[in-house]
Amino acid sequence: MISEIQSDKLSNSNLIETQGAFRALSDPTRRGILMLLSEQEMTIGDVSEHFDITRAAVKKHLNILEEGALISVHVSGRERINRLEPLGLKSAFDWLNYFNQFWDEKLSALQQAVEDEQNNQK
Amino acid sequence: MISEIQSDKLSNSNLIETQGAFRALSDPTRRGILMLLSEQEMTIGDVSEHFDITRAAVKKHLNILEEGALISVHVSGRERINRLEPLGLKSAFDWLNYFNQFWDEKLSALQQAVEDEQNNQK
DNA sequence: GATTTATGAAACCAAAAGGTACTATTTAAG
DNA sequence: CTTAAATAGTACCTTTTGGTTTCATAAATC
Repeated sequence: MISEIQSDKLSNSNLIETQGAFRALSDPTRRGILMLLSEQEMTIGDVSEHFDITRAAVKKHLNILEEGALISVHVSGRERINRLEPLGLKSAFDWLNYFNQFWDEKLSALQQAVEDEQNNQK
Repeated sequence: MISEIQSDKLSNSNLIETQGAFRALSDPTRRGILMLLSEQEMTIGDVSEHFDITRAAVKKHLNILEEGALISVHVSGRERINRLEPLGLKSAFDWLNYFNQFWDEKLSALQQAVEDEQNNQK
């Protein structure tokens, strides 16, 4: 059994496993949880206080985030500390980054259009 | 009714509307369609040939991609040309980009760990 | 040791997702 | 003008999703 850290060091297989990440990212509550955890790691109870749903529902979201490797869970006594795993997010980021060439083109075109318009008004 | 291009020029409200984009991105078939369309715009029929599902199913995926503003559809006679809209993807990219500070930290830490390991083996 | 406290887990539910098959409509083409 | 092609749209089905409630466990605390 290879550790998570080790496999991240040794391979770039994270590019393959985008599905878990994108699946987890599709829900607004889960994206909210990620924002929360980016500021501070938290127990399930802590996270739950920020949302208007039951702890059980929050727990399910945390499970999905963990499956997508976007967070890790660390046992401490009877508590579970949920911690952001930014490298999991990176796999989704990298996938999207492929398209950056296309929006760059588009943005330059829009930029040009604005300039042309300004010139016409002079 | 303000045109899409115009509203993109006038405001950055695209940062608000990430849900449609992330929702659309959560399905692997839809991500495949986006990859396809990044190479070339296509009719529904063209897209369908690349997947092992019915045209009706592909159409549903295209609808969701359009709702998320990740593609646009242009009528040409009896055909519908589906075109990638990279700026829609950018909203999701920008959201993820917030976390890049965190994975940068993590990657530097990993980098350091590798170097330390190499030094130990000398 | 008894009692909170923090979670885990299962059963259940309604709504959404991802498919299919079938019908209707519009546009090209012979 | 008839026919074939490209697509839209609807009805229907099964699985997944996001939520709840309830019960069980394990660890602090009095």
